[in-house]
This record gives sequence, C-alpha cells and structure tokens, in this order.
Amino acid sequence: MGPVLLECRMLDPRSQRASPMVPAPSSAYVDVILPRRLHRPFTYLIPPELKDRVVVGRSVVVPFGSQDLHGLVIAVYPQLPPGAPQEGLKAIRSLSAASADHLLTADQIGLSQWVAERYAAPWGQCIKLVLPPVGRGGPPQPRYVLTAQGLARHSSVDPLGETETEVLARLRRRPKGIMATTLLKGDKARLTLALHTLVKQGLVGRCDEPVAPRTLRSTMPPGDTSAVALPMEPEEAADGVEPTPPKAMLWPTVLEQARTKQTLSPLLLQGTHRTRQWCLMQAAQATIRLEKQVLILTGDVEQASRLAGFLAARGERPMLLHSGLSMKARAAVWQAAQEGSVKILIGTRMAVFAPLSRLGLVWVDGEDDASLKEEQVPRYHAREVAHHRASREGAVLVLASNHPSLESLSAVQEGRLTACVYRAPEQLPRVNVIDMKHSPRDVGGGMVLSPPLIEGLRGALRQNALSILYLNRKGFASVLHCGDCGAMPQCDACSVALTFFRRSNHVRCHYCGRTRPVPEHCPRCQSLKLEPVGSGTERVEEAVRRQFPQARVGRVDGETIRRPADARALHRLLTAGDIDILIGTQMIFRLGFHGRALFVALPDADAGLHVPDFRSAERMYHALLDAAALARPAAVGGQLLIQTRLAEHHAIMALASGDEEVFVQQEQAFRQMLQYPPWTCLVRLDVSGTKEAVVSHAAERWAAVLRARAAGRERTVAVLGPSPASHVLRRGRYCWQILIKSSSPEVGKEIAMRTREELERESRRGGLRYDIDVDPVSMA
DNA sequence: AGCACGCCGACT
DNA sequence: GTCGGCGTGCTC
Repeated sequence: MGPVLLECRMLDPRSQRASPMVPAPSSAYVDVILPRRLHRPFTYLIPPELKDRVVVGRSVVVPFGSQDLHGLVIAVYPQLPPGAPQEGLKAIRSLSAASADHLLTADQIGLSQWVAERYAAPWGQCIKLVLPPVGRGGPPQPRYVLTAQGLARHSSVDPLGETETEVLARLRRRPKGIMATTLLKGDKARLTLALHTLVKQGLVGRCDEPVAPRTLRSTMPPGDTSAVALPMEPEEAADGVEPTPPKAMLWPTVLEQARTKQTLSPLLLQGTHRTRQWCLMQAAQATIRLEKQVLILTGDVEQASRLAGFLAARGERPMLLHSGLSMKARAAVWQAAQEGSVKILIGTRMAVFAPLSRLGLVWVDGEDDASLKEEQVPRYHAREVAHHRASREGAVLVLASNHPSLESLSAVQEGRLTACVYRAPEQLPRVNVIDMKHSPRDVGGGMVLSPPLIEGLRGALRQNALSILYLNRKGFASVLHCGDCGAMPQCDACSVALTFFRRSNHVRCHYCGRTRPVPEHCPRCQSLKLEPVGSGTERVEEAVRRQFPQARVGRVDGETIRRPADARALHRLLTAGDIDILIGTQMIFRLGFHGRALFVALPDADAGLHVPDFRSAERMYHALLDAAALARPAAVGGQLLIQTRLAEHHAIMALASGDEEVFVQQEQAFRQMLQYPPWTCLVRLDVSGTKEAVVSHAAERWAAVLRARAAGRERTVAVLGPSPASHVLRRGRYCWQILIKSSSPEVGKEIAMRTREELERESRRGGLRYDIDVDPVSMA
C-alpha cells in the first residue's frame, strides 16, 4: 500500500492531507482523468472484484453521464477524498482492454500534468499525448452490434421504418458490429435517429471495447524496415561537401562535460546541416555506448527521414515516429520504445512524449522551427517539453540549428544555455544585395528581374549548373507597402505591419486592435504609392521562361508537391541534373538539396516582412540564411543574390556582412523596446464562435474583465486588443484575439485561466469558445 | 467535450 | 397540435 499512497501524494493536489502513517485498510476510491475538456478529475468507487488490479496509471472504463468512457487512474485512496461528492459515486466498470497489459508510468502521468499546467490545457486532453497512439482521435471507436433480441427478429413485428430495417440488415451481416462512423456515413441525421429508436427497442447495443485487443508483438518486430527510414537520397555529391569546421573537434569533449554535469546548462549547437549531422552522430553513438536511448526531434517529416537515413547509412537502426505513419506503425514504434528495444527514435513534435525509459540524449534539430509548436489544444512547444523531460530524466539536451531562435540566443547570454558555435564562414556563398528601391516594377506590381539577377542565371546556365529562385512569400494577410521604397505602414505602438481592409478602407493593428484610416502617403518617403502587397511573385516563373525559353525550369510549392512521391521525383530530376532553374517557396528546403546550386536568388526578399507578426524580421533572417545554405560555398563560385527595397534592414545587413551580431543585437534591442519575447511573455487568447457579433462582444468582455483584473499591476501585465484574428473565418468560425504581455509566463497564464473560467460560466451562446495559447508562435 | 433536458418557430 | 432547432447545465 505504501507505494500507492506515495504516488497519490505526488500526483494529486487534493490528497495533500493524506497521511502515509495511517495504515490503509484497503483502497476503495480512485480519481480518474477523462478525455474531455474538463479541468478536474472525477472520483469513483473500486468494485470488489477489481480491488487489487486498479492502480495509479491504469486505464479504466467508467460510467460518465449517459455514456461509458475510458479514463486514467491518477490517484488511489483508502477513504473518500475531500472535494468529492459524499454520495452518488459510481463504480469503475472495468479495466480498459486496450491497456490491460501495461500501465502509464508516474513519469508519463507527471509529464502530461506538466503540459496541462504549463499550457493551460485540460489535463484530460494532455493524457492523450502520453498514451499509446492507438486510440487517438477519440475513444476506441464505439461500435454498434445486434443484441440477441435484434438477432432473433426476422420479420418486423412492430412496423419499423425503412431506415431502421436497412440498418438492422447491415448489422445482421456484420456479427462483430459496425463502427459508429462507418454506420453513420451518408445521411447522418436520419441514420442517427433510426439507430436511436433501435437502441431504445433493445434491438441494437453499443459496444466500446475494441474488436481485436491490440497484440502487435509478432507482426512487427522492432527494427522492422517499414518503420525505419530508408536513405532516400544518395550521400551529397562531392561538389557540395563542406569541411567540418575545426572548432567542432571540441564537440566530443563538450558532450562528455554535459553528460557528467560539468556543464550545468543544456547545449545550443550552431552550425550547418552537415556539421550538425556530424555532431549528432558523435552524440548518438556516445549515448548508445552508455546503454542509453536517443530522442531526436525535428520540425518536419522530411528532416526526420533525412536524419534517419543518415544514421541508418552509418549502421544505426533508428526508428521514426511522425504523423505520416499509419496508426498501426505508430503503435508498433511506441511499443518498441516501451520495451526498450529502440536505441534511436526520430520524430516530429509528437515523439517528445514517446515512452523511452533510459533517455540519455534529447536532440532538437532546427530548434527555431515554428512547427515544433502544436497549434491544436494542448498547445505545447516540443522544444520546451524536451527541455523539461531531459532535465527530469537526467538526459543531455542539445538544441541545434543553423540559425537559433532569439529566445535561445538570449538564453545563452543569460547562462541558461551553453553555446557551441561551429560555423565556418568559408561555407557561405558570395552575397550580393541589389537595392531595388528605384527600379521599376512589372505590370502586376511584382519585383522585376534585375540585370544582375538575369546575369547570374545566364552564368549558371552557361556552366550547366543549377540555379534556384526562392520566393519568400508567406503571409496571406493583406498588408500595405510603398511602391517606391518598400516601407510598410506599421502600428506605432506594436511595430507590426498594419492589416489593410479594402471594403471599409482602413488599416488595423491586429495586436492591439487600433484602427486608422488608410494613410495617404508612405511614412518613410512620403510617396503616394501605397498599395497592397500583390501576388506579383507568381509572375517570376513566367518572366524567367520568357527570358530563358531554352532552360529547363522546375517549380516547387504546395501545388506542385502534393505527396512525398512528388518530392522524390523532383529530387531525382535534380540529382540527374535535368533541371536548370528551380523556382519555389519554403518547400525547396524540404528537398534536402543543400549546398548544390551555383546561383541562388531571392527576387523579392522583403515579402517575408509583410506579415503582421513581431517575429517577421527573425523569420526573414532565417530564410535568408536558409537560402544561402542552398548555394555552394563562395570558393567554388556559389553566389546568393538578394533583391530588396529594404537594403538597410538589419536582417539583410547582417547577411551581407556575414556578421550575425548585427542582426541579433538590433533585433534584441527592438524586442526589448517594444516589450516582446524573449523580454516578456505573451499569452494569446482566442475567442471563436459562429456569430460574429456574439464573438466580438465576448472578446470585448473578456478584455474588459482582464483589464479590471490587471489594474494596478501595469508594470507586470498589459492587455492588448481585442482584434479580429483575420477577416476570413476559420472553419466557419469567427475568431477574435486578445494578447496579454506579462513579466512571467505564470502571471499571464494565471490571469487568463481565472478570467476564462468566469467567462465560460457567463456565456456560451453562439457556440462560443475561449482558448488560451501560452507563448504563441504564430500570430496569424 | 458530449449529452440531455428545456424552451420557442414552421410543418403534417 | 408536434418536430426539432439550439441554449444551458452537468457529468463522480
């Protein structure tokens, strides 16, 4: 009984007064977390027949309202816990079949609880993160089966409706039942109704247990190739090889110091793709030698596969875990992790919750990648969860990137991270900035191809070498900019691009919500040519084709690359040298074709700044560095050309001078001045619903309640907004947002949670929902 | 979240 | 007159 009591003291806030000295006669009550949007556990009785089998971490089936749900036991008590209702308690129905053979560990439960608290998410939703990926996306599919009565009934005694008869016939053909989703496909309303009457008549029953209890042992041995990445690309051609920077030779020593805790903080590794791969290899092998496990996180599936291929080519047996895998494959990997047969696990953000019990190394590759942040409700950031796990489980944490986030760079300055900069300037191409301020524009308002750009393409063509044109367009928000100098009207208070509303002819800051009439002239050059940023970039391909009709032009973007197979096909073309000029968006980086192009150009480098987000400059700087990484080193003729109207922007200056500090210092000063992260913490509140007026009203109300609550604490909390998140509704819902700036994440989060409770109690009409996003990473 | 119960408009 | 829409409250 001791361990049970100990665990419930650790896990449940309500049990603090439980004394471990009192000998527990027998455990009779449990607290259960349910997979619903509920913030607290529910108490149940343990039926005598399950007395010894219900322990902390066990998944159980419990009655909840009118239905049965799978829930997780988080505490066991000998007596009625305080706060639970005195009477009317129901008993646990049964153990969950799906999890009959394993328990969640205290670590896993603790991790889910930490996520719930850190990101202000209901614990029930966070439990799903640490559960095996079988039942994700809802409880084990409920199925409908014919009851004995229904089976016996051949012809209708009572007249049954047409639909009812039809449903009965379908069920008769399927003795094991039909999943609710399958059964209800088609005319859902009518079928639901028919089903309802059949259930009421006792002809059909509902069953929540899975058909076949998952036993995936024999079918999928760990290390099965279907779960392992195959090296998709041959090793980089010789012309793309960069030397490993000499400084990186210190890496093994640094690692060893980190492992033995001589270095007290986690590591921030800065270097190119290739350098990071080398360092990762060292770190992974060292970890495996110590019989520990390696967890590698990436921002996207392609990078995960690429790293897996790289490690596999060197004799390791990495396993992959990401959303591209089938549920079955994911479950197999999860189980292999649990059994301890996995030495290296590589995956996207979800993998950070994998049940690795001997974690020795957590490696976050591309730590600045925004995709590490989950945009759905447990809105966790995998980098942060990784940090938490590593420190709790005594693993070495390495954050790696070619261009670390400003958050991490600031953490280095504060001593919370130890920087390892393994950069070699000779890896970079020659950079050429073309100031387009006074160049004419094409008819569509887009950037024109400047003579140096055309010359660069021509030169590469002559040498039969690859050129890449990178279209750094990201934002979809309508933003104004000056047709002459490229400057954007910004919010005076928030310094983000103002969003333009054509209909009402006004501009609005979507951080603080302030509205103004459209400015008449450019704030910088007084030109009258303020216009919405166009889609002129689409013209680039056309212009290139017109200029070089004989060139073989390839395109990469969301439309041309739909499936992984498309990417592979294009990769083959590139490898074979069948493409002269490649034009594309961010997608280009997913091809993993780094250091290969002779000539790389950004026809409209400023496009990335036209996003109303305080991180837009940082994103642009990263995009520039990424573009540079596509090109060969200067020594072998690599060239990067940037067309810009903002040649004196610190991101461009930093790239042109090759001095990162130019960017970092100015950006930090900017963030500090305007009180943005990493100097403050942001919490974004989302109000959404189906009726616009109701949503905006609720948002106003929430902001007012927040301001009242923050009164007198102006130095630590500021409330901005509300403002419409975007004029296009998201999934048929209107969204408004509020921003809270606070001196610590706790302050902002606390005030948000308190007031949300209040608002939720107050009004739910119009399908209103109140969401909290702690440390939002995208503000669109 | 889901579900049931309850109160108001357009249909046989 | 009912059917069925959604708003509201509750779930151990």
